[in-house]
Formats: sequence, structure tokens, C-alpha cells
Amino acid sequence: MEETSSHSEQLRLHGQKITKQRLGILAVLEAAATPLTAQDIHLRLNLDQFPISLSTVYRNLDRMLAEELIVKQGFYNDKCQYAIKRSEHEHSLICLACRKVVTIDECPLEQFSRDLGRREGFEITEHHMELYGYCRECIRKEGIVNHAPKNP
Amino acid sequence: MEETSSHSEQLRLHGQKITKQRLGILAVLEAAATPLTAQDIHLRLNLDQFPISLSTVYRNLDRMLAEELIVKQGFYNDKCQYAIKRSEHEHSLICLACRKVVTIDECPLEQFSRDLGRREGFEITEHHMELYGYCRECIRKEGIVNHAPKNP
DNA sequence: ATATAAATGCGAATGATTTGCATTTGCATT
DNA sequence: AATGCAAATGCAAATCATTCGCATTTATAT
Repeated sequence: MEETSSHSEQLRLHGQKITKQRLGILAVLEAAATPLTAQDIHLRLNLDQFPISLSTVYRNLDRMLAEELIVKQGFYNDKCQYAIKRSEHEHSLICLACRKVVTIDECPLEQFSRDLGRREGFEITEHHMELYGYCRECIRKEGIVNHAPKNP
Repeated sequence: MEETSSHSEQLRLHGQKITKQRLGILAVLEAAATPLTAQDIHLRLNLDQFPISLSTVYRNLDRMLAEELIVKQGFYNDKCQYAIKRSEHEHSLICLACRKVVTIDECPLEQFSRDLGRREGFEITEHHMELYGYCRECIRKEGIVNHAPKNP
């Protein structure tokens, strides 16, 4: 749980009060290797001797989402998953075995998106893209070779 | 409500019984211009004098998803939305105003995905991509110019 | 130190999805 | 066409994530 001062700044910038709960949520998301659900966050904070109510978690996730401090991520789950927003426009590569997320810097869709918009008569304002597979470690550890992924 | 015989074939192929309810669900999805929720489907069938229970809709959507007769679609909604699967690999361009869906044939991610996998040491098995914007008609009708989309 | 709006916690409400179980139905077999 | 049986259905109850109302607490500007 570091990074606290920069989180405080962010909150202040967005006109939100700086509370233990908000800093806690941001710290947990910051430390997480994978996107988390509201319940994941609630559980981790409470395990850390950091009592917080589940509805406070939900309320703050909504607010932080609106303020774009965090993003929703994860196609594979019917529950919403959240992660710290690390850059303006980002895409992910996600390991289907360990759920690790690699953030992809470049975006191959800018040009494509412009062309497609012109062709279809659309004003395209944004896109979502996520890639899925198995990371080096999981391939080695679990001998994964040719998994067909289940139910997106 | 046509296309019934081809639906029957599909069901038979997947070892599912051919029931009025299943054919109804597939017919509704076939006729829909946009992805539908379970409740949308339930409502439409009942309006069509086609009584069906909501749990039957849910059960069949799950089954059809597993058999890959249909796909889940739609980032913008916390409820699941379903659509007929029209081809092996498909992407969508979705109008944020009228929800119309245009299916995109080509995929700009094949090469990108191979390169990225090599670079990151991932075995990439699949990806998701959806584009969002405003269609010609909605731009004209509603004078949409520069909408920033809300909460993905 | 004080006032006050914003944030929190709690429990109850909501809404989507799932499940248990009795009944019905598709379909293979006589 | 009649029979048997597993699979499918309908219904109501259960579950699970998420939201809401309201009384209490807290961060911050004064």
C-alpha cells in the first residue's frame, strides 16, 4: 500500500474527498495483477484489517469509473471487473490460465477504424479490444498446448 | 418466422430436441436487428402469442451458447445480450443511438496478434473487438455530432 | 473549533439469473 | 398408432450481484 500520495492528488483533482476507503480501493487495484470485482476488493480490504462496506465499494467504483480513474475490463465474466486506468487508450492481453493482464501500448485499429467509418457511413467514436491466450509461464507449468477456450 | 427448417437441422446436429420453444428463440434472434437480452426474447415470444417461460429462455441460451449456435455481444450493458452466430469469426460495429449492428467481415488483428504473441511469449488463442459510433441515419435524424460516450 | 455537504455503513429492496421438482413432450422403439 | 423414457418445460422459490434509503460519521472550507 504505497502510491497513496498520487492517489490523493487524483482524487483531489476530481473533486472527491480523500477517505480511507477511497485510498484503500485504489491501493488494492494498484497492487492487483488482474482486474477485480467489487467483491474481490471488499474481501481484500477486510482481510487487510481494513473494514469497508460493500456498498461503499460499489458507490466508489461507479464514481471512479465516471471520473475515469479506473476502467471496466474482462469479457469472460458476467460480473463487472475493474482495474486502474494506466493510460488514455489501452488494450489488454489476458492469460486464460492465470488471468495475468499485459497492457498493450500500440493500437492497430486507428487506421482501420477511420477507413471502416468512411465505408459504412459511421462516425466511429471508440472501440474495445481484448486478446486472450496463455502466457509463457502457464504454458511451461501446465503444459498447455491447444486449449479451445470456453464460453466467452 | 421462417428459416425454421435450417434451425431444426442445427438443433438436430447438436443433439438437441426440436421444441417449439427452441425454434422460437432462434427465430426471434434471427429476425432481430440488434442483440437481445433473455428478457427481450421472452417478451417478444409472449407478444407473438407464443407462451414460453423465462427460465426456459435462459436454459436454452446457455445451451445454445455452449453449442455455439449463438454468441454473447455488447459491452455497454450489464445484462447479457445474445445474437445468432453468423460466421466463424466476427466483429461488430454498433450504433450507440439506435443499437443497430453492422457485422464486419475482415479482421485487422490476425497479423497483429501473431506478432504480439511472439513478442510477449503468449500463445494467443482468440480476441474480442467491437467498434462503437453513430450511423448515418442517426447522425442525420438526431444531429449527433460529437458525442462522448458514457460508461463503457 | 464549527458548520455543512459529502461519504459511509447498514439493512432492505431490486433485478437478473439459477435451481428444484413435478409435469409434459419429443422421439425412438415396438 | 401405442409405449417408455430421457430430455425439456413451467412454475415458484432461491441465489447472487448490485442499488437504494436513511441515520450517522467524516473531510474540509470557514
